[in-house]
Amino acid sequence: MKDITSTKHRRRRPAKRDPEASRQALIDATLDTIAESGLTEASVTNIIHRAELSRGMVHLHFGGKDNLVTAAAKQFSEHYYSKMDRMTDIGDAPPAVRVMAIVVADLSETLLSPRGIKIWHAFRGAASSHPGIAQYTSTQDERLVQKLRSAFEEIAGEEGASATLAEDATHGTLALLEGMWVHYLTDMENFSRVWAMELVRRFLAGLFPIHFLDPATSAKAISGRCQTASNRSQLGQ
Amino acid sequence: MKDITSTKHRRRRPAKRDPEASRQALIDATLDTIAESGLTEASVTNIIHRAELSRGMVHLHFGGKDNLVTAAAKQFSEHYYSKMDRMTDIGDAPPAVRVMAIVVADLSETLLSPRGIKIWHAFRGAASSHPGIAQYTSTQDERLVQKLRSAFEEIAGEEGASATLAEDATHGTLALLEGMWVHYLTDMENFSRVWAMELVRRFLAGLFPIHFLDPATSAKAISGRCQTASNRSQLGQ
DNA sequence: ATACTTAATGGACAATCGTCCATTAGGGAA
DNA sequence: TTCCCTAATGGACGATTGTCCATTAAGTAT
Repeated sequence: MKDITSTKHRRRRPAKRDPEASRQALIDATLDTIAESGLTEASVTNIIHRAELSRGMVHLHFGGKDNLVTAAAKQFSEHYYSKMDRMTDIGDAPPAVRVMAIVVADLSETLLSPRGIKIWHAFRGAASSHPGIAQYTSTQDERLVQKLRSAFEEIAGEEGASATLAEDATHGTLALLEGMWVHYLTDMENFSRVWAMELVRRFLAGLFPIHFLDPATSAKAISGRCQTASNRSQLGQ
Repeated sequence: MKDITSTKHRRRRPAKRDPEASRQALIDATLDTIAESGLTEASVTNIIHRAELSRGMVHLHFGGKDNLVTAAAKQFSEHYYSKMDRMTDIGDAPPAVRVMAIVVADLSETLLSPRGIKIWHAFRGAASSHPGIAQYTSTQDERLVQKLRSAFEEIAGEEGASATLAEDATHGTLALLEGMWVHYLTDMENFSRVWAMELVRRFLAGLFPIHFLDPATSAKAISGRCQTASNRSQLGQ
């Protein structure tokens, strides 16, 4: 902050004119500010200071602060579901492993981080009165729900349980994970990902003993994820 | 808003000088504003307009806006736990009924309302970067956790289950309820309290079949609450 | 009545908010 | 080079923020 005058002729970024990079820098700065100081502190002044850009950029690229915040929420949401998709893309695995892969992914360092949880809850807290943000704070992402539902329907069929139970298991799992996120937010240092994962598995074992009673199910989900990750890294990206 | 000028000589409140009433009016106006328009819109101007009080009152009674918001969070939190206590004060009931009483109370119209859920999430969203608010957004209220824990320990003992399971059931139940609250926030019109309650019971039945398998357990918890409520009304207050 | 205490008022104030625009300057095309 | 388009700048602007205080007025004691 205090060395701005002394560095006024320093080159800020390699490419001098890069609208897409500037746009992205503004979104990143917005999310960083929210994570660090909350939505209230995410003023235009604070954001452009962090992005090392000038005042007019917000209006130029987004037409206003509101649209910038909405764009940040959109990107954050898309980032979550994109990562979640990659970590749970194991279509041929047994249904219980697929379920646990979602649980493991949701509780992983990638998706459940100090930065992420603060941003997520800041957005959700503002969603009720901010339509732009509200679009992207729903956990009702249909693809994820459907992925969970089809797995549980398969499980319910094999265990001779009703379809209603599969539906309950779907929403119950999502609710449990939501609760774990809140637990993480309010008591970060005492939170254990393994404990949370095992807790969810135990609850699911109560509903479907045959599929979830074995603690190894969790391990399979984790190794499945790692294997997928290594496959993916061989393919580049 | 537009009729303020036309009612400027109307008596605002019966007692003209009532510091405690003014203090309370400011807190109520703060919570109402947050519920209606979010924390961002909870400015001093908006709050004192709603409370029909003058600008200086915030500084006079709270020393600043920050303390007012913190006081509002404190009162909101205390209101929740106070109501929860009254609705679950059935010490002699069987443990499963006591657990379901907490579940039923948490999902009741009294504690889970459109107004309440918006305020709750607004506060939680700001808690990470607002120490004053953070004090009162924890679900870790020890009395409630302890109430749940002792009931589950009793249940676990009777079913021959481990103490670890009782601990998991305690935190799992709280997590499920947290998830249900989020579900209510994001999809209020499609949310069913009965469905949510039955879902929690089903999950608990998976852990402790003997105590929670019978759907009547929920009904007992509800009637227990009503009976307690009617007893209470006979005693006044 | 008079004096005293204090709840309550409402405007002054500097600081900050988000928006906007005249201007500068970078990067190709001519 | 010269020209043109536009990314980028940074200050001006009015509106609004929260804080504070001189003043008014209500209620009580003398």
